[in-house]
Amino acid sequence: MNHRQDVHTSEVPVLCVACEARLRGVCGALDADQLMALSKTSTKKRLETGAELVGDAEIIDGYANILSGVVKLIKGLPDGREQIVGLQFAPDFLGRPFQAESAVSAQAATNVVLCSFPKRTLEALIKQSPQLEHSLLKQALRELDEARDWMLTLGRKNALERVASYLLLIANYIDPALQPQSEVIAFDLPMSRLEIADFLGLTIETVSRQLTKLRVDGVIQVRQSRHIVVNNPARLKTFSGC
Amino acid sequence: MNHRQDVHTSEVPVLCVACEARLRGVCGALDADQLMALSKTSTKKRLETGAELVGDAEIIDGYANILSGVVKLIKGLPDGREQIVGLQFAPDFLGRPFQAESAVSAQAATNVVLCSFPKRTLEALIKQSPQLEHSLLKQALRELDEARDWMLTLGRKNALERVASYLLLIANYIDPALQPQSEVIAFDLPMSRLEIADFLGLTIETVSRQLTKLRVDGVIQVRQSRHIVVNNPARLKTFSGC
DNA sequence: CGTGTGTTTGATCGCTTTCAAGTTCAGTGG
DNA sequence: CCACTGAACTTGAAAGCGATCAAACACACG
Repeated sequence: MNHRQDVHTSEVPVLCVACEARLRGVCGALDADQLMALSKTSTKKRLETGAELVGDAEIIDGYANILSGVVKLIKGLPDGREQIVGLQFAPDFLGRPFQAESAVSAQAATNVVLCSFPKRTLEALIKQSPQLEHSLLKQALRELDEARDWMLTLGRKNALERVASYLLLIANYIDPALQPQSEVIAFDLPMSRLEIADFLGLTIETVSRQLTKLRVDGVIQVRQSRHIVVNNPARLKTFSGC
Repeated sequence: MNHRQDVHTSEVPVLCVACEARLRGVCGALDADQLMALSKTSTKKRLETGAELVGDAEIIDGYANILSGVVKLIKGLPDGREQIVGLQFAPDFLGRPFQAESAVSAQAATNVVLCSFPKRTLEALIKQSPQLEHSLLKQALRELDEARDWMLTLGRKNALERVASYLLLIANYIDPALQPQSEVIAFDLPMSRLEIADFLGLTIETVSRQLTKLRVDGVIQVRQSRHIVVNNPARLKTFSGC
């Protein structure tokens, strides 16, 4: 639809040319002029594993798109117990619009590259582009679906089913086209055992035991603790309870 | 801001005059003309406790606003285990826009009155009213916050803390202005023990035992199993883990 | 080669589930 | 008015699963 190429709209900012968020993320809702306006105030940021993006109850002063890496959203109890309530991957939008402070804290689970921009820039763009708000709504609804899926896992599945569900989730992130009947799939886990435990509502020991159970059963192979080979995705799925 | 009252926009449909959704729900985003268009295709429906609104994986053919009552969103596992993944109250919007089929099933937890309208009517209105989409985004983000709160409860709290959290949630729905340091608050639970268990990821027996514990500790009174008196909201909160 | 962190494995404990009886209560009919 | 009935709820005893505590192991890094 955007075949018209006049002098003002033909240029896509350099930063954006190869950006996934422009194709599949919220920036896809913007035209070249808006993209240019956004890119003027946006900066590329690199974060090391473990870096904190926003603390709980911290003032939100900006938003970002994930260019690469994995970000975890964490909620904690006063006594220190923690639960990961969401995982975000490229090209997800990061932030909580229309709210002064965050209800979660966000941390880099791997090295992460962000395209971040100030709160006011995005909010100005929202006002002039209903398309952008539509994108945000679509992502919010997708995250809501994912959160509810995970509520079922946390509320009703046992430890083995939770770990199997987690492996399927990550396998699916690595290869979104993954079919249940497909071949072997191998990948590196983007999270430590502690992070997996915090995501599954378990302890590290239990996570470890369930992984060895799956390994002994021949469903997966584990190498150097982070590298996983799923021998039989279909069989892993039967372990996941769904 | 809508003080201008010309012939076309001054009339609010009869159905909508006393409707909470017009004030606090998504219909608040519509002007009188749009409200009139929507009300032409909308119908008031009464549902008995237990009635199913949409089944899992069922085609979504309509949306609705809750006028009164409580609706529960349920997810199930193939073997019959169930988890309630959301509770909705008036004047919440009900439905999953931009998706052919529902990922959850919805059931009336109490007697419910709905204002329901066809999918296409809403989708046409969305196209012409960015305000409406903004309302939907705001509700989706609120539901996402609630879902994440509950993930922490399901993943990290013990049985007593879960039951205490549930009572606080309901107390807060009954009296949204409830302060922790406030007086005694009494209410009827809108759900059976089984439904509470399915919401908390517990069994009915465990829910019952924790309620007894809170009663014996003098934090609450229980009458006829559904009627609860919270003697000391602040103390109940200390039991909730937050 | 030692040190430290992350992971695995083992033994025990405790909470929640499971299984099984009671109890309460609303509704029904004698 | 009261006895019967069935559903929802409570209580009890036992079992099981995941947590906790403790130790061994593996691998990266100095």
